[in-house]
This record gives sequence, C-alpha cells and structure tokens, in this order.
Amino acid sequence: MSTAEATILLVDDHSVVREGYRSVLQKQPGLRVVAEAADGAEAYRLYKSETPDLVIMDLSMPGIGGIEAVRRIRQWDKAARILVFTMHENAGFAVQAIRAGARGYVTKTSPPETLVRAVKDVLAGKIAISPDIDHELALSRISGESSAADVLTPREFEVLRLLLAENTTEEIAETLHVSPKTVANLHSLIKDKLGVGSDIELVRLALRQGILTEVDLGEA
Amino acid sequence: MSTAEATILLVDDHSVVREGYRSVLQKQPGLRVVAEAADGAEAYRLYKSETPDLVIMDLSMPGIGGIEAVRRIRQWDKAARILVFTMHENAGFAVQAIRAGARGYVTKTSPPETLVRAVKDVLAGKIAISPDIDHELALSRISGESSAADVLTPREFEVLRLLLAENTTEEIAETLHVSPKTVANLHSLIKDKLGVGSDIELVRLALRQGILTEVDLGEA
DNA sequence: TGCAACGTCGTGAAATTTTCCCGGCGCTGC
DNA sequence: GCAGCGCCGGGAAAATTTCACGACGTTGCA
Repeated sequence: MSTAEATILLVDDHSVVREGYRSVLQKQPGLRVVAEAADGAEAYRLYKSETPDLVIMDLSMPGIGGIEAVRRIRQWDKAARILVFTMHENAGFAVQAIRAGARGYVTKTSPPETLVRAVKDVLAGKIAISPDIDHELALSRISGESSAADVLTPREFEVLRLLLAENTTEEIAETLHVSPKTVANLHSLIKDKLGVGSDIELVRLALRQGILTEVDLGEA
Repeated sequence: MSTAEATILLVDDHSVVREGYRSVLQKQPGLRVVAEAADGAEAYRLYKSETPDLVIMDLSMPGIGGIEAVRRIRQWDKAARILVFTMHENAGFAVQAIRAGARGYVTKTSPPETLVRAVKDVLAGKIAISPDIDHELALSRISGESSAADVLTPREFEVLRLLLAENTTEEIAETLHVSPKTVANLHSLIKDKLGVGSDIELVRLALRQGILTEVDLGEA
C-alpha cells in the first residue's frame, strides 16, 4: 500500500470469470491485477511469492476450498487482506469466511460497483459485506436459529464441506495434511455438534441450511 | 448470420461474469454482444425483441432456470441457436440442456479458447460440447450410473426410501417386521448395488435420481 | 415335474468405523 | 500466568459394516 498502485491476486477456478474481475478492476485507477490462481493451493503459493495488497477469492474450488485457503494465507501473513467473492448468498458461508480471516464478503450477483466499493473498503482497512448478505445475516439473527456455521469452528466447517463433496476420510486427510484419525474424530464431532445421528441426517441438514445446494449434486 | 457480424445475447445472473464473456468475445472479430439478461424470463423477452444469432446461457439463475429458458426460446423460434455455458460439470445437466434444444454445452472451467471455439461451432451449425463433458458422458455411457429403481429389488428400494427418510436401522426393522440385522445387510447391499461407498454418496445419488426430493426436506 | 435362479431373511465372525477419553500444542484474552 | 478453546491425534471400547453361508418360498422354464 506504500506504492501508488494496489496489487491484487485473483482466485477463481473459472478463467472466464477471472476475466470478468480483471475487466472491472482495470477500469479503476490505482488497482493492478498481478496474479491469478485457479485453486486454493495455487493461491497460497502465489500469495507467498507475490504478497499482493489484496486477494479476491472465490469459495467453491477444487481441492482445498476458499475458506481453507483464507485460513492458510492468514496464518502465513496475519495482515493479509482477503475479499471473498462468491456465488453463495448464504449467511453461513459469510460467517465462516470472516471467522477464517476474510476482510470482506461480496456475492457474485452484486453489481460491479459493489465489488469495486468493497475492494476499496478492504484496502482502506474496513470490513466489507454486500447488502444482500447483510440482510441475510440480519434475518438469521432475528430467527435465532442456530446454523451449522454458528456452532462449528472453521476447521470443522471445512471438513463438513469436504465430506459433503463425497470425499473419503482418507482423501480429506490428505487434502488437509492431517491424519485420517483426526478427520474421523472431526466427522464424529460435527455430527455431535449438529445433533444428527447419521450421515444421512447430516446431508439433509446441510441441504436445508444451504451448505449443500442440490444443483451442486453433479460433480460426482 | 446474413450480416457481417454475428449478434449475441448473454444470459447470466452474475454481472461480473457477463463482463468476462464480453471481454473474451470482444477480442473475436465478427462477434458482437447486443444484449444481456440476468434471468430466464428476461432472456426470453430479449430474444424475441432482438432475435440474436446466438444466445450464451447460464443454467442456474433465479426464477425460471436456464433449461426452461432454452425450451421457451426454442418453442418461439425453432432455429434458435443456444450455447449453454455453466459451472455444472455434470453429464445429466448436459443431456437435459441438449434435449431442451441447446446446441452446445460448455463448462465455466473451460479456457476462453474453448468457449470461443464453441461459439463459432454453434454459429456454423454444429453441436459443441466441451471436452470434460464429453468425457463425463462417455463415462456414464460406459459404466452408467445404475438407476436405483432399476437394479434394486422392491424390498431393497423400500429400505432405501426409509433410510432416506431419516429412520434408524432399528425403526426400519420394526416397520418391516424383520431383524435389524437384515436391514443392516440390505443397507450394505444397496450401497454395493448402486456403487456408492458412503451414505453421503447414497443421499446425493438419490437426490440426483429424484428418489428424495428437496421438498421432502422441510419437516424440521 | 424338477430344478435353477432369485428374492427374502437371518446368523456368526471378521473387518472397519465410530465414539469416547485422553494429552499435547499454540494462541487469545483477562 | 492462567484459563479457555481450537486443533491434532493416540488408545481402546463399542458399534457398525461387510462377508460368507444357509434356509425358505416363489418363479420360470425346459
């Protein structure tokens, strides 16, 4: 931030979407996209080599997801500024992302101005949340319903996400670089915290809460 | 197609994503984006007023989805050329889209060149499918996902339904007047027959095949 | 008619997973 | 400093899943 231009790292697994970010951001003076990543691991690597002023990060990506990538980057650089930009209009995801260390959460349905506004806010040190998510959060606060995102720690939420994505315990263990035993323990703990007795109930609860969307069922 | 430039209608509910399409397509001579829509209904209206040479359409959108929009447009103009461009890397969606009248199906993970290639192919009258979906289709053709209703015996199917309804093994055993052991055996056999390794996969497969509908999720 | 194939039900035992309890580590807040 | 919590995993008991096997009735067909 000491230079005239703020450097930005884009993270999204859809190249045409990255093209969209680029196009919008390039119209803004003082912003420069210096790197792009297509998954969380690459994002982490590039962050370390480029140390950009800002990361714009999608959440649903192959391998380690966006939440985990946020966590890792923030672990490496506690001052990292990360703006999550995603299709999920779900308060739970927003809560998780912010808890993991993101400084902003904007949905892809937002107009370009909202993204630009959020980018500037985060660069200025503020926390940026798009209006629709603000509203979602307000609603969930009113209804007082405790969601998965509420009771689960970021790590637990990440494991839940991977479980729902049809990964085996071993695959998740490898993805997260922990022992399968830890994943099994977390799996059990998650079910306990959410008050479900079986994986079937777990999936249904996730569907109800929008953690797993039914259109997401494809990727086998 | 009689003019020098081919006119294009973009349909996607994420404005920044539309910006991405635009950016990629503008680099191609002979293509011109003449309109944008953010949902299926708007796409239908705009198609009728603009009658573009090509529609590039997302699938997951608010209101009437992409498939339905394809159907309506094709109903109004049987010669309409529609290229589906979506995040869903799922053979089922592709089949649905093509059956509805789309002339192409490209995933958003594809590089820009693939999109451009597909646009030109569809404009030239060909059917364009991105390689990853080709592969998915081939796989489903080779070791096609067994349809539950097909390979399961009536008893097995009944147990599956009860399992999906969040019953415990003991409850099902009592309902069916058999030993819990039998239910457990059937549960295992069902997973084996359907080729899934976990209950999570089982639920997802059931959702894909419509055995469990999400309206069923309401009860708490 | 006989008998092969299959669906249904169940047992027992092995293999695996789930669950619970434990300790250690590092960070945060008071 | 110390309590609390998130995170990581070992150990062992408990539960489940899976496999092998057999019994019984029905169906279909040669």
